[in-house]
Amino acid sequence: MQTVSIAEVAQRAGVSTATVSRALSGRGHVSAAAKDAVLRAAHDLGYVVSSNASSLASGRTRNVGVVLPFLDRWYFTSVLEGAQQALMRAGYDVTLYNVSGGPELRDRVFEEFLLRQRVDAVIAVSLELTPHEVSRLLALGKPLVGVGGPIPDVRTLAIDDVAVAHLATEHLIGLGHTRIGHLGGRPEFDSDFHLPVQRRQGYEAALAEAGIPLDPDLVANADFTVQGGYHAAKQLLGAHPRSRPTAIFAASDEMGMGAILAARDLGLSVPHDVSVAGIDDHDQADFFGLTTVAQFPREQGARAVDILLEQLEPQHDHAVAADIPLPFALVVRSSTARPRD
Amino acid sequence: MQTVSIAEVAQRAGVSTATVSRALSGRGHVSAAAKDAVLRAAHDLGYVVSSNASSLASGRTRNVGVVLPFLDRWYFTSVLEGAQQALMRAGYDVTLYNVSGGPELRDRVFEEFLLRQRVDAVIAVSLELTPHEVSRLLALGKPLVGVGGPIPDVRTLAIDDVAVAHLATEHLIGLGHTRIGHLGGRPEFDSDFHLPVQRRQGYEAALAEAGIPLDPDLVANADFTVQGGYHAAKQLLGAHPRSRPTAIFAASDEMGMGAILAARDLGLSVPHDVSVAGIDDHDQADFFGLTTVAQFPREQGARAVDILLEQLEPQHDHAVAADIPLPFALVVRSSTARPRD
DNA sequence: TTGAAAGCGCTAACAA
DNA sequence: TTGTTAGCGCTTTCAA
Repeated sequence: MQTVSIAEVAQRAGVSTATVSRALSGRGHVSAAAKDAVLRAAHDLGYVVSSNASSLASGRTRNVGVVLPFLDRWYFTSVLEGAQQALMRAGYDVTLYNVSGGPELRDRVFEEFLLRQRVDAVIAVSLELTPHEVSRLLALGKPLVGVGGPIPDVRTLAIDDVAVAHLATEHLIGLGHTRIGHLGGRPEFDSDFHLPVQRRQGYEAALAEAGIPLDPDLVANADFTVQGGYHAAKQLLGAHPRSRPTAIFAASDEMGMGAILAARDLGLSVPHDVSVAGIDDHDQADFFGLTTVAQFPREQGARAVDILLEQLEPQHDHAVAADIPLPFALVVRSSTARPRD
Repeated sequence: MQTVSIAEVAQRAGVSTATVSRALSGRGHVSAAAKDAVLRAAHDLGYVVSSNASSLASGRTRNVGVVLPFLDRWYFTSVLEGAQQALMRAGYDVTLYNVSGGPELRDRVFEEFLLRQRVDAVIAVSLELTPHEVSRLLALGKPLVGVGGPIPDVRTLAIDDVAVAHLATEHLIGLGHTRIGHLGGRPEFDSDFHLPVQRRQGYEAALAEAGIPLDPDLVANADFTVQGGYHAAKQLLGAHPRSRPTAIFAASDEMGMGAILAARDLGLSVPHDVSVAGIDDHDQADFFGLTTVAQFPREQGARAVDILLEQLEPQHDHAVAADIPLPFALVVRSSTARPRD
């Protein structure tokens, strides 16, 4: 296929290449007539700018890198999808750096791929980064925003995990539960990634406020998956009927779904014998009737893009309500109810 | 951050920029000594090639576009992950074009984004393309390979869906089942996308070979999701105990999981009262004990990359067993057993 | 095996 | 508002 160059457009429109560039990019002043002629010529010829030539000359790539640790979990792909759509709408491509392919590939992302001048900015999703990786990222000298995970020295978008967990637990307390179990994240998860700890703190705080003593036997840890939640919940629910929890607060919907399945397999009815609440509002939460605190990962991705675009294209003033805290909302479904007694 | 240019490397290594370029890219002959000096200098300086300058000069971008219709389904993200890792290993970036953001964004992918000279090749995953879109893709004049869906005039990697369905059904027949239900794809799914039809054909062929008459009442259609499979399976399993199927072959694991959940909710035991088999070997299939025919989407993605690299870098002869049919394998778990009688 | 030099296609001063 | 022109940083002839 032959590629149409800017010179051909210029010739057909009867103007210089500079005017074509200006008309097409919107930077600099162009008369209405010239702009019209250029747009028509470009359209007729099927001209599309060469991103490489443009990037090389301008230093702008119109491409954003998204770095993330998994591609097979709902939260991550949802953030990615939200970011991708927002970027596309703004005319940006997104280059994907999935960092799960082992240490050598991970290193190359930070030492090579991100340095090739291919991106204008980077979005890092729930990444547990080493200090060295953070410094590499910062050394890029490009706008950088984190989503979901706390990255030292990097602006990060994340819900208030303590408040979210507090809200879910409060809901269960409000229904009259006093023996409330918790499915949390495993300790090894906590090191860089404070989410499990914070969600547990919210849980504990809500109990404390209600004057309910914390019972360590009612807490089990898993890995945020359905399967992990299933097995951990079986531990909690397998106890004496008198001592087992009447409600479970899971730190993720996937674990919550696992808890619902575990309850069924133990012959317990949800919500009659045990209520279950989660966090996320996962795609399948509705199907499971799972009460949850929704966070909105697609919006989080889009919000991250807003913040970046604000820095990349200050003139467009993208009315970013950047520092409004991220929203979350209790969604009550059929998995929670008053305790039986 | 200051960017190190090829000229600085050349100077430090005491050679010309041309030699640096040759030494680093591996094209053209360079003496061992020169190569050594260049590598050392590049390393010391932390030099990373500017992909834009390189692309502009050479016409190669070292970037592949992956176009896909969903980001929230296991199959697609698995293919993406497999492709991404293989590409990274070869030093390629991947730019993501998710085509689910509505018609305007979809159009822009084909009319603008893909034409910006940013990619060397394109992988299209299970895309139902209009003839016009196909022609746009072909007009790129770049290597192009489809995965999972049949694209007219485009080389496509896909398992033999008829054979896969045949295998799963045969497994159920071999266990002694004769009343075998099928959860298939809805007709509207079929128009461009022959997968549901082919899987149904495999099912019907296996029945026919075994001399089992086809019973239309045992076939229900859904949308390939857990929820859809759940509802469709309830229809099948809600029938008179005498007339309900003793086994269900679902055209996807997600529908198979839905069927397992539906059976439980109806008080039926799996596999005692009803066996369930699926297709995919979804991440959660093991957790559900779901017997399935595995396809290997990560490998499919990697295989697509092999084919592309073979075209992009013929010299590297990537020993691609390109035309070996894609593998699949029956994985027997606890959801299938002999019928009760 | 090496270096000089001419682009790759576009953008952004600068001058008009 | 427009055109001229000098690069952007690299690759790749071509000649040595």
